[in-house]
Amino acid sequence: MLDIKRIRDATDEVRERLAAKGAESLLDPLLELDRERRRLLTEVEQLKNQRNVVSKEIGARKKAGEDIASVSAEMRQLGDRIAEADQTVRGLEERFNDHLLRMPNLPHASTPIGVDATGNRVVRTHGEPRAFSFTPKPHWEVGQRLGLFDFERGAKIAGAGFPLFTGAGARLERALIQFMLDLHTTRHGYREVSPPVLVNAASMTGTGQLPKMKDDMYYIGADELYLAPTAEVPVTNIYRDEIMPSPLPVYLTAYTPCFRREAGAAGRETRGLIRVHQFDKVELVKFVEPATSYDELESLVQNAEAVLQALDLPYRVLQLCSGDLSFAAAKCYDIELWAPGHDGWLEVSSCSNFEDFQARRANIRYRDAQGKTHFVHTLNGSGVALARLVVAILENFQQEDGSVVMPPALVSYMGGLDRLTSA
RNA sequence: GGAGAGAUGGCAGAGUGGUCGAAUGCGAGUGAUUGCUAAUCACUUGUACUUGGGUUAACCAGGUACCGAGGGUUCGAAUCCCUCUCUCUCCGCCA
Repeated sequence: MLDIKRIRDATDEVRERLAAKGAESLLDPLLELDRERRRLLTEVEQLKNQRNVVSKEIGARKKAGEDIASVSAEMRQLGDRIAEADQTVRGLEERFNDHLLRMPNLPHASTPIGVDATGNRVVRTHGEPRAFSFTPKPHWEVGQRLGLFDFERGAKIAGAGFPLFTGAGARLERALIQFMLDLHTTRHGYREVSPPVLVNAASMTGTGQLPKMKDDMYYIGADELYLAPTAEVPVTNIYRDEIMPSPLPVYLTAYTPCFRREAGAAGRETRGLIRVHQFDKVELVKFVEPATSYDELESLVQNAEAVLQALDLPYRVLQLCSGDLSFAAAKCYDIELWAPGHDGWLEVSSCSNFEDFQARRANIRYRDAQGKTHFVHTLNGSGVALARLVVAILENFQQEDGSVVMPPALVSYMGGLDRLTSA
């Protein structure tokens, strides 16, 4: 959430940067609500002040044995007026907060202006797409032939988009999770956590999924819980409503399954593992001091890239343009893997600096050297997302005979298996 | 699921229906002293919102709210009543 004071004081700048995200129409209604809310608030506070002063007098006069009946009656009326005005203020405040919670973060100054993904800028590429002596097959053909997954039975159990991994496919899933967690905890300084994957509404609001993205989440009505779409939600909310223990930064990593309804995406990429309702992901989350957050973003991206480098997969890093930036992000890099069977790039990581946008919503603060509290900056990135990573491995390392060679870094995690065959 | 206990500032922990925004201790900050990897003393130290002054700030003065959340009683509630949530203990069930 944005700082209302900043919106009031630097309205023109805020308007311009909201415009880059196509959200400037939200601004004027919010400011109007803010003015009205403050006007009424001042009125009620004056009434309350009067009540407090007189009540104190009554206490003294009663002690002195004076009759207070007439004043009491007057005060009762004042109390009724206050209750009424309070009601109005509460209504205004509710609407004001709702508007504020629906306002996206402002893009960082380095963000290219654009309306959609076509405006994204390629920052760097790593590795060369492999030259094939045969036509590379899509991952579902490679995997199904090797018995790595069973989409039909997954659909029977839960529905389309809920993959069932089998045999070496299930092992590959587990191996990748283990490999990535090991890398981040031993080489990059992250502390591993294993959080709840069902979260409450306060947590979803804290990271910015609610109220705007309600329809994209699985919701369990009986218990008022949401299935986390990413570990970002439970992990960032670890410190909700807290003053963080010093020193910062704090780096956390977590493996969790992720659940997405993908509402509105019906019919797109329905085949295979590219767009599914449940997938596994290793997530990286950072809590840092504001002055360092953009440096921290760069190292966060590098931590995610290290996974792909270790697996010898060709990838590119994009900086998202203003129009493609997610709701809560100020700056975001996407990492995309080349998938020869799919003949396209696949997003496997999204690394964002949210500045204090999430910290304000979730009320996550730290104490500076002078003991003053400030909002932290939060960052997170996939390190990286499974399913699509599996797609890229199967498609990049497939052989003409239908087998798939394992990247050397993964062999020990696969129990020594260096090649998946249809044995 | 049943029974009981509890929820107060960064932490621990008092609390009388009306100078309680809240004792005390710890922690933290500032200053001083002695000196040596620290100690002692003094003072200070919650947050949010809001009005005015100052102002790309720091800050100053006033007001309101906040003692788990929401409601109620009252001229006045941390303190009394109700509902809810969470935590702990015991019992039951269970991977």
